[in-house]
Amino acid sequence: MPTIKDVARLAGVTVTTVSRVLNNRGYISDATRQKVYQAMEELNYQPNEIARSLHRRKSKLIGLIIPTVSHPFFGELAGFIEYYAHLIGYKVLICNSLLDRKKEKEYIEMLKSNRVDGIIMGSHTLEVEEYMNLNYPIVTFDRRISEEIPYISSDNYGGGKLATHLLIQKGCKKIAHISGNLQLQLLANKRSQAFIELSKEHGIESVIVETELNVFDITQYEAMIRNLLEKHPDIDGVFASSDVMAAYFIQIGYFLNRRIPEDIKIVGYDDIKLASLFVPPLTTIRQPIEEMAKCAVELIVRQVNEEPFERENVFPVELIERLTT
Amino acid sequence: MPTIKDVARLAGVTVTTVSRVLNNRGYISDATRQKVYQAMEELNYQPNEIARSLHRRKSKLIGLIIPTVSHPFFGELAGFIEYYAHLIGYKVLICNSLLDRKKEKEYIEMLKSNRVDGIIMGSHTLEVEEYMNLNYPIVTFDRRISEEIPYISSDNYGGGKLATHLLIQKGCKKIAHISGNLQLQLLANKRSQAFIELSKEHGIESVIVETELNVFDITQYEAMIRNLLEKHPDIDGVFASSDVMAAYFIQIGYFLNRRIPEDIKIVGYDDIKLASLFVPPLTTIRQPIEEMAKCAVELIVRQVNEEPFERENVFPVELIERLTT
DNA sequence: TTGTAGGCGTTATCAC
DNA sequence: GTGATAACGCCTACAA
Repeated sequence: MPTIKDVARLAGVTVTTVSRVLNNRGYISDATRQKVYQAMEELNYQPNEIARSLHRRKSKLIGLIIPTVSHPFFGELAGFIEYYAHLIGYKVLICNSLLDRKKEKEYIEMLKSNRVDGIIMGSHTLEVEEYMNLNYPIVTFDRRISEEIPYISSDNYGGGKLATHLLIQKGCKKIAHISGNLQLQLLANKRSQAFIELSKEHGIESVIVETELNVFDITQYEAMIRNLLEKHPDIDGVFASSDVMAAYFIQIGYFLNRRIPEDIKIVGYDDIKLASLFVPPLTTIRQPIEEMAKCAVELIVRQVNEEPFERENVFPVELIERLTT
Repeated sequence: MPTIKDVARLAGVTVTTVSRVLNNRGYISDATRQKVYQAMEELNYQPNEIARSLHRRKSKLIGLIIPTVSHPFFGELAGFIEYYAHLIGYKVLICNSLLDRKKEKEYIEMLKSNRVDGIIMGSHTLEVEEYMNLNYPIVTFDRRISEEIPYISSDNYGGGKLATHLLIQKGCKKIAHISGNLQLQLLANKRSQAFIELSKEHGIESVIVETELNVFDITQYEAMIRNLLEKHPDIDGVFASSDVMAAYFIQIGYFLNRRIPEDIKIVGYDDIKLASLFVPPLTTIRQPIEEMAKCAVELIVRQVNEEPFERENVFPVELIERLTT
């Protein structure tokens, strides 16, 4: 690959001059500018961003740590994050932690070594303290780490309320909530909290099941749900804390000959693109994924540029009523 | 951030020595080694990978260009690619072209400027020639560019045959194929080719519809399918060239009160994770996504290391018969 | 066993 | 207007 020196030599000038035309800085005669352009053209020169990054101590790189891009919700989130990052000249390094503590740590180290300008954390397997002294531009999804670190979340409590309320209003007598693991202090837990409070308030029987800790194996969903239906065959309403979980539920219901929504009503969370394609189309709580992604990128950039930013970024959710309720 | 100099100063040695213990090269007394380690610890030193990349002229970065990670198939592919890349110390830069020619070009330039070690191309909006003189370690999904560039694909023709054959064997009298755009010379077109040949061979009435060129807007799927069913209400079998398309079909069938599989049988392609969760669970042609991803990473690494590699990497497919046929 | 010096490709600060 | 030169942080001959 040709370097700036090659261009300089070919154009009969020094690297300084080439650099100048490259960055449009200072005065340059049209003549030399043309010569330089020509040389660049001829050599098919492309400035080495690595060298640039080293010099300016900015990589224009954002690290994104999530459980996995292959999960529809995170895939969509990652898609939008990359989209908005690209708009302002940032690149995205993806890291799939698979909810493995060791990998998550490794990735954080790796991203820092690579001097990314900021890290967007959508995976949280570590304890809060471990993130605290990260000392890096960072933004968090669904987790409050400290007073300084900004976070993004949907209105989890509100979403939980909307979902639970809908089930109750539709006449469910015994409702269940299926959720990811609740031990980690994630803001998503507020969905469960709302579920509990509301069912108690209305005097409705309720049950909660959760996945194991730090395991990203969606196959366990099936066992969990079958188990639930076996122990509580009289459940007639379910609030799943993700659309993927809801999909599992719908399917198991299909095999168990439970009609949806006649026998069991179900509402999901996220509103991934495929949710509207489920059969029957899924009633769910919509998170504004695109806006949240955009916000994440902005929060990183603001920190990089040392501009002021909001610490709490809670986005409104919306009940999308389709045919599973 | 502390640099190697800070470490050297604190440890009372020179940067050379620090670099040596860092890279385990040459002889070093245990005493100094310990001092250095201590200093690194104390400063929380992390070597600057940007500087390293600049020096060794290898970035350990792989660029991945796909239509979008938010599409389940590409999300899964990206997940596996990152997984295997990570295993051998490579990082992945994602680029969502959205099947936009301009973006795709931009991304290629960007990746070259960032001196990624190789590019995995899963998006193809440009003409073959434009990729030819890329002069870069590259591997392609589902497209044959030139004699030198390795490509990966599933056995598209075989898959098309399996799918079509199943429909015929199940007694379908008029079958349809819905597909992405067929103008680009993608290997995936062989699915259609097999569909055409087989239906002709068996004397079965058939029709093909495709999406528009260079548009990544899955909302057009719906119009396309509705249109198809309006024009050809007597269709009783469908081969969709992706599971997502199949999902659209299933849903539209649901709304139109066409029973699946009784009235219309449908088979998809890819076997994304959610395919088994559709209602009814989708019969589909499974691509070995994980193996293909692994292969892509290997092909890049082999090129980087100037090791020999296969140019043609066609993976076998498998018919996964579930309940839509 | 450890240190000195030059280079990786750019940009920024001075000069001229 | 243009050119030396010294960084950026790291690695590696070559010396010592």
